[in-house]
Amino acid sequence: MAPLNDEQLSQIRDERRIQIMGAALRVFARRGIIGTKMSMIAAEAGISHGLLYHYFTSKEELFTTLVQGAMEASQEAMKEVYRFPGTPLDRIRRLSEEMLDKSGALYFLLIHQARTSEGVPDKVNQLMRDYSLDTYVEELLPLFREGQERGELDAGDTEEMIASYISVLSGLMVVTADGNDDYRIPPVDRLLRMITKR
Amino acid sequence: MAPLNDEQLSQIRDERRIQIMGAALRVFARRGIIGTKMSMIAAEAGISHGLLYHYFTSKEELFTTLVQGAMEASQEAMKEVYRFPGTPLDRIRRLSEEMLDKSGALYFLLIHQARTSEGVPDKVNQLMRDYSLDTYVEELLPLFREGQERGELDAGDTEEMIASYISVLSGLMVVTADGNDDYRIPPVDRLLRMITKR
Amino acid sequence: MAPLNDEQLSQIRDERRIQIMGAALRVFARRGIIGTKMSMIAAEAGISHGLLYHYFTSKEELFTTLVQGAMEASQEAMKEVYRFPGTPLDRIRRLSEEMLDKSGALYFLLIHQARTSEGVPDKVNQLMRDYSLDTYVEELLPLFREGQERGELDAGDTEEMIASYISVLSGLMVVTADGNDDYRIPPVDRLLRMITKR
Amino acid sequence: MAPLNDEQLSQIRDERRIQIMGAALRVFARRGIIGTKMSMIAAEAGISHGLLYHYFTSKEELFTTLVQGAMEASQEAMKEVYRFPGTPLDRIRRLSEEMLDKSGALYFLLIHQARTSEGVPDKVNQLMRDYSLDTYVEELLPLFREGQERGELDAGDTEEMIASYISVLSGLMVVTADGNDDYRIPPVDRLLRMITKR
DNA sequence: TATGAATGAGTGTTCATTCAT
DNA sequence: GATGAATGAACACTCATTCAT
Repeated sequence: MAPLNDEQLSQIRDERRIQIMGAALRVFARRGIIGTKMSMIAAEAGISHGLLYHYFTSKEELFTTLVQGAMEASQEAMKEVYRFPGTPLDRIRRLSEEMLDKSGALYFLLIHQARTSEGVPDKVNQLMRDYSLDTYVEELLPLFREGQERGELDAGDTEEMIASYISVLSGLMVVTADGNDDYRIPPVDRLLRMITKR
Repeated sequence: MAPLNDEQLSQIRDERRIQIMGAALRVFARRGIIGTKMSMIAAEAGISHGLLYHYFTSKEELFTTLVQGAMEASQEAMKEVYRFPGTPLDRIRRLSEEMLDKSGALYFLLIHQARTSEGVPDKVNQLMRDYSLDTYVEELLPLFREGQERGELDAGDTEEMIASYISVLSGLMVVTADGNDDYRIPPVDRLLRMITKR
Repeated sequence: MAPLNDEQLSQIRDERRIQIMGAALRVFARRGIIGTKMSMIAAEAGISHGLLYHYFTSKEELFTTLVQGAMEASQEAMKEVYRFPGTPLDRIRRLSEEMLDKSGALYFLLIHQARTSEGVPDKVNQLMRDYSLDTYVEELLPLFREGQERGELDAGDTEEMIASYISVLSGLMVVTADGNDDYRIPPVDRLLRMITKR
Repeated sequence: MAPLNDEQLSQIRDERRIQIMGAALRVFARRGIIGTKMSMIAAEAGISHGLLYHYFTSKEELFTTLVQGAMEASQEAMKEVYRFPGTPLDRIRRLSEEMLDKSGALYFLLIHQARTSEGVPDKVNQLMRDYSLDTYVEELLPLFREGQERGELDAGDTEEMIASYISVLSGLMVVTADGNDDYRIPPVDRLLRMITKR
């Protein structure tokens, strides 16, 4: 029989890569880079551990690839806010809701793992420096400034306000992201009180 | 030198145990149970790794002992709030400051590790169930109720308010506890706005 | 295109086999049986690694086939000497030159690999016993005897002389066969002094 | 009971190192760096494989250490020749006998493995460059020169003579070093004929 | 025939734990 | 009590071999 053509092979490869990255994300996010065994990822993806190495040269590379993707995605998500409708406060509310919504939680957990684990590849540490909190603060600065000018947001140091708010959101995502219900995500309106004008 | 009597020996034993537990706390809190090698704890404690096994039968037991202690201590800390002076709001402010102050951060990080790591001993999981968020909520309920009655705190579902507030504090402790400055602890007054009457 | 007929197919098969064996020889000779990966042979032959298994059932079989061929060829080469022109000494000189000339070096290296590697198939070990040094000695005995009778070669134990001389040649081939210039092939005349009459 | 004192520990360590290096030499020399499994060395040394790593950080380090030792020892052995009694030819005879005597054969095989294997650590390749054949040629130059002046050795290019002679000896050591009797070590007098005056 | 995705046994290395001293 | 040598289970990764296409 004829061998598969390039297009078919390429499709198989792409699908496998996505399948593996999905599985790896779920495991890495929960267990961190050290706690994650390649065999766990293989089992989660439903393939043999050997096959992982056809697609990623090492555990480190797989982890790094995921982190890079997560950082870019989170950066992108931050920019989304400017496409939301409504006043600055409406937009911040929407951004908060989307962040706390479980959909992106695994990515946040992954980034938290990357930030706090010790045995992390150099490249990941570099990424962490590249995408620090400051990047997000800068991105959101115009939005929050406008909110202050309109009188929706509290006056004062805008950058502190943003950094504080994002830190709170991040912390909540981290502690609530894994399945456990030990913690509780507050209603968004309660969170917004931290920054709205009284 | 005369041989030590039983009491002295017992005291050495206790001191060693404390020394080891302190070292273990510092390492476990930062690196989690899997990321922590017994040799790291030994090095941190300044003893040989063999000696660890005279005081704790295994890494798991050491971890479990620490978690148990941490949970009891955090429970205790919660009760402290009733010994603080001032109005309920004053007390909540003081409680917040103490939690976010680094002193107890290691214990919180350790508990977070215990809560989120997967390879954790069963006994630890049991402890987690015993000391859920609800325990803290109950403990603080009288204080927050009083705050609401006095008009210092916002009205509404008290338990939600407490759970939300503690979750925010916990999240902040977790993301800021290790050395990294990627996140920022907000000023306590900003946090209190979440729960104070406007 | 019309399907190939049996004969053509058979020829393709033979050509492929030869192509693969040539590639395998080059790789095995340099790297030994353990150091050689099937993928290296495939790359050297310019085919996919899967295809190797259409022609040889295993790495061992491929290696064994090559060794067998090499032994037969070397046996054959030894017989060549009787077709060379000139006196016995002339012929021994010519034999020496041809052996030390790189052309057959890969075969010798391969045989050396087979002789010294441990993880070698049983069949190869059998071949080694079948084609021991004695075989060569016997083959060359008439030639060297004639040389002695003519007074070209030193008198004495002919078999020792041959075995010694071949061992020296073999040793030289082995240490100089791979690209490295760490060793030096002596001029043939210097080697011949070991056996010529003074 | 008191722990072992430093001296005892140091002695245990030294003995173990020697024991391991001996075992490793035997296995590496025969099977090369790729063909040698750490478990083989452990078995040969009669210890667990884990213990190897208390003494050598990796297979590469162990191999490199051995090669370095072997090169230094062979260098040293070459210098020995000047302490032998007798004429230059006597000394060369003695040197030849000692080289072909099995005692140092494993070291030579090891060096041959290092020279010809491909998966060899960089440091080993560096050592190979540092201790090339030239080094030995230089070392022996005065001796051979004296032999020529005295009329014991053939006239002509001294360096070629030495390089040729050492190459022949090396080749013989390599092909005869492993247990097999397929090759035969010639009587030293036969070898000497290559370089002596007729 | 030909390809390369897929599998799993095997190897290097780490580290919790044991134990002689 | 205290030390560190010693063991072996566990894990990252490689590669011979199989097989669907």
